[in-house]
Amino acid sequence: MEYTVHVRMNERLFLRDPEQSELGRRIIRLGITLIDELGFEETTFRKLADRLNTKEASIYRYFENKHRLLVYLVAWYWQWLEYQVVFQTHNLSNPHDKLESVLRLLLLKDIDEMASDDIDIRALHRIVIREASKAYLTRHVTEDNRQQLFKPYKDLCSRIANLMLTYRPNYPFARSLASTIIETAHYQSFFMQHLPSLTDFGVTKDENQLLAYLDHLLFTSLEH
Amino acid sequence: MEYTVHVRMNERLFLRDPEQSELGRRIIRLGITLIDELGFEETTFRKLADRLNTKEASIYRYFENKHRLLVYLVAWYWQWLEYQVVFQTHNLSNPHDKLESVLRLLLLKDIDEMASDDIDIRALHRIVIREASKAYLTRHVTEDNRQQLFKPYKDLCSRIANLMLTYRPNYPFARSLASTIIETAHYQSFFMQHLPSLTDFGVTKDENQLLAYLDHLLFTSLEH
DNA sequence: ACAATATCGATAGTTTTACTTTCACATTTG
DNA sequence: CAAATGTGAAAGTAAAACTATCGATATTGT
Repeated sequence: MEYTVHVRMNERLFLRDPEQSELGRRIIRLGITLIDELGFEETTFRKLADRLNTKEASIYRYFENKHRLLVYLVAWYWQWLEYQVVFQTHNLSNPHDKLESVLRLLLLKDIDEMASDDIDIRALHRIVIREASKAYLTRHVTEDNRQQLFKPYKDLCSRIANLMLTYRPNYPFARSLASTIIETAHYQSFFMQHLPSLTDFGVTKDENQLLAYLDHLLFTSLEH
Repeated sequence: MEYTVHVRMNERLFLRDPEQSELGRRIIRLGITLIDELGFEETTFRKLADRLNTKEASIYRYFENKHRLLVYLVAWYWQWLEYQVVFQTHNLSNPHDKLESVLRLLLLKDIDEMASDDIDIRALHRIVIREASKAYLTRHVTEDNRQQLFKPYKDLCSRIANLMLTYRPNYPFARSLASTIIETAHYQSFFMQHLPSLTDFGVTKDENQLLAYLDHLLFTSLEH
């Protein structure tokens, strides 16, 4: 018996729900592979259509444009991650351990290769690291936000902030610290791989060093 | 008598040095205005050329493409900021005060409107906040890095890390903390303006609250 | 001095990307 | 079974990204 996390997505993220058709699901799954391989800028609906043995216009039925596809993928990831946070922290009684568990999840430790519905979660994680900020660093961020496109990110952030407040009530910067920890996990990971002199995680590129840093950043802030 | 900071740029950032000609200088100055107004994605060399009363091809003589223009502008900003850091911390004897001064500079406090050579530094700062990460979050980072395009950022980071190590020798994460503080200053600023629920800086959007947060993040990390 | 040469902005392309329109066929629904 | 709807394919248009060439002007070498 297999349980798949059914992630119900905000309807404004797509024109037609990609999970409701075979082509839609292939757009998501091969879209992840292609963006992971080529990067967001080099990815085009034409190239994706070629790989799907279909035409551009078919993809446009599902997503208004390439940017919306990215926003969808990133939103899916945040919803999936929030579910993991809920699941993994459920049996932990100690707030410290819960936060520790969040840090491990942000680095995708202890996660199986396939998340649900054949989504390649490691490829999606790489996309989130390199491309997620492009989802909101735009001039139309206000309009996109009005359409609730970033709600999954805000929800995750809010959940982590609440864990922080359980650990240390009256901490005055819980939401900022939550978004800082999430963002820091990602770009320190990117720097470690591509611009290592911006980090202290030398040639070994050991993710445990990054975890130690996040740990230090988080708990010294919360404890003082 | 007026002194302008002569920023000598890496020659790989351009095809032809924009500071060596009238058109080149106008590309930089009006480019900043246009990217600030339209955002990087909506900016095109055609629109920029129209505003300059010239043609696209003229701009292509100076910059290989739009991305290289962004990398140039961001590199210019980092070089300018590092100079400000050197200048502003020079007369301070206390390492704590020096770091405090760096935080204020990252938020562009106490800075006059025009930096040097009529560069609109506040517009450039807004560009750095919204667009700078697009300069390195690409699939060709490694190649760009080999060409030293990110050296100004690394140099600034390294300088801040050294100030941290003066304040607290043996701190094990100085470079990561330096890049974290720089990045955090920028996207918390962006969140504060556009996605305020990701921060604790409410409706007032008070930059002093952000400064207090950065202060807390930096000094609790360094002191424990 | 003045011909050779280099540099400049302007003109006019080509190719690629982003997006739209139309259509034929299949499936569902009343 | 006929109308309505959903589907992918074909073939467009418009704009963006980039290139090749050219004539005018400025600079340089002898």
